[in-house]
Amino acid sequence: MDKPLKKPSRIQIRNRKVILEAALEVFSRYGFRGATLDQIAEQAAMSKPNILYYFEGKEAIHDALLTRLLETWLDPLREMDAQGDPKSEILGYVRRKLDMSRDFPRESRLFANEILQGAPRMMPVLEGELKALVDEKVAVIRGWIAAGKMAEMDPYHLIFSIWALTQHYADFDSQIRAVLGHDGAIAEAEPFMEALFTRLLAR
Amino acid sequence: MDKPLKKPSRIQIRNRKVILEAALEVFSRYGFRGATLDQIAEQAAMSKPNILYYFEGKEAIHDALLTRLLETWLDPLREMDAQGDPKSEILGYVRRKLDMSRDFPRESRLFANEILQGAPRMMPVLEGELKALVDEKVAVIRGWIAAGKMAEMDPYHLIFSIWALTQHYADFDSQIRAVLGHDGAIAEAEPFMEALFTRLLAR
DNA sequence: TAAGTTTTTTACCATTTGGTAAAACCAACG
DNA sequence: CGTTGGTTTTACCAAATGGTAAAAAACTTA
Repeated sequence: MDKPLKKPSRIQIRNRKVILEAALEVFSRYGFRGATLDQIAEQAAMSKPNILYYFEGKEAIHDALLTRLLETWLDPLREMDAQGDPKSEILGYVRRKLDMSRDFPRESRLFANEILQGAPRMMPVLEGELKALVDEKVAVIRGWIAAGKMAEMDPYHLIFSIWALTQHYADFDSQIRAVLGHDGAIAEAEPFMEALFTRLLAR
Repeated sequence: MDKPLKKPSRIQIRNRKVILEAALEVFSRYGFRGATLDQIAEQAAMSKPNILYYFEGKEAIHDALLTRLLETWLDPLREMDAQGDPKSEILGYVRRKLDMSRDFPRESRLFANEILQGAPRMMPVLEGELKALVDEKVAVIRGWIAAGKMAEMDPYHLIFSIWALTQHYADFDSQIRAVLGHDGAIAEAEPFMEALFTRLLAR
């Protein structure tokens, strides 16, 4: 049923990458429904039928992007180590998420668009993989709190607050730039976040 | 040039409201480009030409929603009083924003969609009205800091952090529900936010 | 109730959109 | 050199989409 059962050629590898890069640009701005194959084709400097030679259809491109995103999206949280010191582990998580907002803002917006629309394609992953990972780390944080190593608080909302604060700088970038009148908000945000979480975690 | 120069009839008032309500539902989910007039028509239980009898076109409906949104969107920040106590003023602002996320999640998502897409229609307002209001309140906060009434910090990022934390609960609702496995996250979030900002502001 | 006005429906239309068929092209390799 | 397999283009298509014209229906008011 699938098109390429053999190993992909050099041209295939290159063109798939070009298409995914173009599609990321378009999907991250307009969401799945708002994006068009013609836009992606233009961005990729390729004809529309040629794009459909490499991917089964619009949905397949979007799925490929989401799948690729998931491979790295959860890494920063996975790295949080139960054996480590709460403050440095959580600040490390914040820094890694902030780095991702700086280095991969389009991926962040792609994710935001999917969630805004009710996560029609990612809901199973959210309820499965993501929930499992969060539950695991919540247990870790509960352990730290029970051991008196950090202040008492709801670990779920601690994690939500980290997501909110860090992703905001990628997703609402245009608003932030409009208000500040300049770029580089994330660099300014880092010391602010460090102070915020330092004060929050202290017992 | 405009259609109704006279005062609108009762039917006009009712149907415009029905259309805007339906359009809010659709635009807040799919964004401007991803939403269709047919979806709005179905949601409004009205024929498409009938909708176009009340509004000039798709864009006019969207504009009407954004305009209506702006009337109340900035109110919570406007209410922040320079004469008041920093802690209660800022906590009050957080609570009002959180209330808006609970009571008007669709409006929050409509706004989020617009910003995600680079604010093509709202950029002038962001650079004008919003920036002016934020600059004013930043000056107020700087005054509080200078008077030793709260901890030192970057007031811009304090405001950004309030936007991020409060709006996250409306915009990323489906993710939060997937992870928690239940509703009512905002009710849980309120004490968390209070603790967070109490600790952040204390000198 | 009849005339005038507003509202709604029916029947369209041009463009856009996701997608396909098949011809043309091209890069090896025997 | 010519054949073979992968790649790209050209020419389409059906459905969806934003929008319009005009008739029909419903409501108002003299």
